[in-house]
Amino acid sequence: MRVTAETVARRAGVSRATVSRVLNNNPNVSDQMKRRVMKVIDELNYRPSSVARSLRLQTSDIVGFMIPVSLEQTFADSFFSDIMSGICDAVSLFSLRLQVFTSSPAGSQAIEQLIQSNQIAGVILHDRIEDPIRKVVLENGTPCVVVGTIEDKEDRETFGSVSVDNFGGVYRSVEHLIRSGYRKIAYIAGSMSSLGGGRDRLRGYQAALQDYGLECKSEHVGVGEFDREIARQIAERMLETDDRPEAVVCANDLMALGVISAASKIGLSVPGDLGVIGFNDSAFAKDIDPPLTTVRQPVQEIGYEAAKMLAMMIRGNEIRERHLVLPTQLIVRKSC
Amino acid sequence: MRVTAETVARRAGVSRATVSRVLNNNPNVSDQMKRRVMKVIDELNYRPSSVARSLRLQTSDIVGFMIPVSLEQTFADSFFSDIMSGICDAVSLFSLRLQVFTSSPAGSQAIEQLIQSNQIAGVILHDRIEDPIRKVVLENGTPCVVVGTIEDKEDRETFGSVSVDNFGGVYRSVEHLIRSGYRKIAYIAGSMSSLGGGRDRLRGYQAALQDYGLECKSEHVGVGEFDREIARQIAERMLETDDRPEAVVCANDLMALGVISAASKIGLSVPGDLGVIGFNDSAFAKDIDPPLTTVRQPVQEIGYEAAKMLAMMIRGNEIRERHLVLPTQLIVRKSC
DNA sequence: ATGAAAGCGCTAACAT
DNA sequence: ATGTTAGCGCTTTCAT
Repeated sequence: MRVTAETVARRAGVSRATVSRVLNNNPNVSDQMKRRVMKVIDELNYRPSSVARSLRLQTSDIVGFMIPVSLEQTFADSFFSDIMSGICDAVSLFSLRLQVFTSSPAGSQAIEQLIQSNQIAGVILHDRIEDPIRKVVLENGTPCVVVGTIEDKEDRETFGSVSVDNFGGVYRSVEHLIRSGYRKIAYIAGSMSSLGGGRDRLRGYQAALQDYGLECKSEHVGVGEFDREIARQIAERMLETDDRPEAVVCANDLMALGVISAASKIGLSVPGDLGVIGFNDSAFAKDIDPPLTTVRQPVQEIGYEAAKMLAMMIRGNEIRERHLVLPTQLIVRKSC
Repeated sequence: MRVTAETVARRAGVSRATVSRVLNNNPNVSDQMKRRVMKVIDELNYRPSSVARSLRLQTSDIVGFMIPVSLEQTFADSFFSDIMSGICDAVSLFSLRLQVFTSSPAGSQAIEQLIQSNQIAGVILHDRIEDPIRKVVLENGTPCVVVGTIEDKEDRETFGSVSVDNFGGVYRSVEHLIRSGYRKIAYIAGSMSSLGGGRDRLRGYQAALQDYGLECKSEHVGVGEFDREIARQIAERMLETDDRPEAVVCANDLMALGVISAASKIGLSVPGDLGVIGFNDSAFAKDIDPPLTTVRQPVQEIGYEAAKMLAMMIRGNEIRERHLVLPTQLIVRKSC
């Protein structure tokens, strides 16, 4: 038989109400009583049913998180695992629970229903999660924080967000290159959809060149995908021109891989003839030859902060800063 | 105000019981009535509360999944994201919900309590998850399937498992090398803890050599960690001996990276002077130079099958095969 | 075929 | 300070 508050109450010779009060630290209960009840709770190893609690209180302690179905190139590495373990940590700290859904039709429908019936306390979305869910979340007034940047004005008002300093990351990459003596610096961007920080990274590049009085030539800016092969082709073309760059900054480590490959094909050595910098500090970055200089984002922390902010929103606490931008860090290795 | 069965009932001019019957496809309800109630349900966009349902039925539709806190080297790539998206898919197919916990103290404690109060319908564990939880799961009789291999006899009786054909993967790697003309083939193993398939992979190597009448020299077997640097050192030592191997098979792609690096340092070209094969088909495998021949495991499918099996167990269905071994596939690229 | 009513485990208003 | 009681939304006997 299941141990309920009733079981505890009877054994302790008190009423269920008292057990409940002890559990919820209600001040109106004598120390003596508290001890007595606690003792029985321990003996019976009683754990209150969060289901009953949810039903009674008409609340939920469940945080929903959606992972994109197509874990594309950009997320190829441990990105989502890391985000999630950050979320998990924060979530258990605040006595919430994490429930995961995919953005597949089945997954979206599931979370949609749960939101509509108020069985989700709050949600964490990735900035690429498509509209339908955002709309449901908005309509329902469900607390929500998005991981990444929010473009939409209205969304920014209601949602929280946790992103990283994409601009600064690339800015410091370029700065590092300049200080190391490189002058002709190219940039290969990923998708130009503003999401995933693509736009900000490009702006970081442009700003750094400008601040250091360097010209920003359009031939030295390539726009592709967050993909190695495409980056390789772009790099190959750039490196074969008369005015070839001395260094190239990539929006992504995979793309840096492509650039290195292009360089070696043409017979250029890295970092000797060409400096290369990536972005993400993917797992393999330190293990390739040459070890890749890149920008690290605090992925776990993103998840942690997002969940923490969400917990605050759920509890109705004041949020000091609802759009967090976490610092990125340049990891200098051997590729430039 | 929340729409409940009561709301629907009143609007349709029937009792709550009837609404419930319609929802649960109870045969004792006239078609006419069914239509009438369904219409109202649609109009009101009514969704039954799974909380109330759980309380009444004393069941749960929640599947728990634990991710290791220390996402070690082995899991560096998208392993857990992929497993999880597989689980998610299956889980929503069976109208279950996925809840994620970390193996941190906070996380374990949380899931432990939920299991003990029967609020978890079943759990999916990784084969490295430490004892405490397994014990709780066992004691509580909670359906459980583990991702990976189960060593413990008793555990094998009660738990289900989904693993991959580690043995065959390495066997076919070695076979492929032999057929390509390589004779002196070395193997660098990861951790020898049987978990994570380490042991089976090594045995696949040994069996292949034996089956093709090749000698298995102990100098050609290295045991390290699932780590690039250690593999590099081992490879360097092997390659500097008189009797240096013509090819080396690694327990892991990262380790293959280390071997390639060792080779290039010594001036050996891959695949010219040395063939290299990895394991996992990590995201970067196809993008390095040379593109790595490796063994792919169907990671998403592992998650999918695990969740499917668990769903069967939860529903009390007969399980045909409670220890699934999914096939691995040799992906031939340019490194041998 | 449908309705009335009890009860899952919990909390909070009300009573003492 | 403690007990009594109603009720959260649902399903399921038991009547009819």
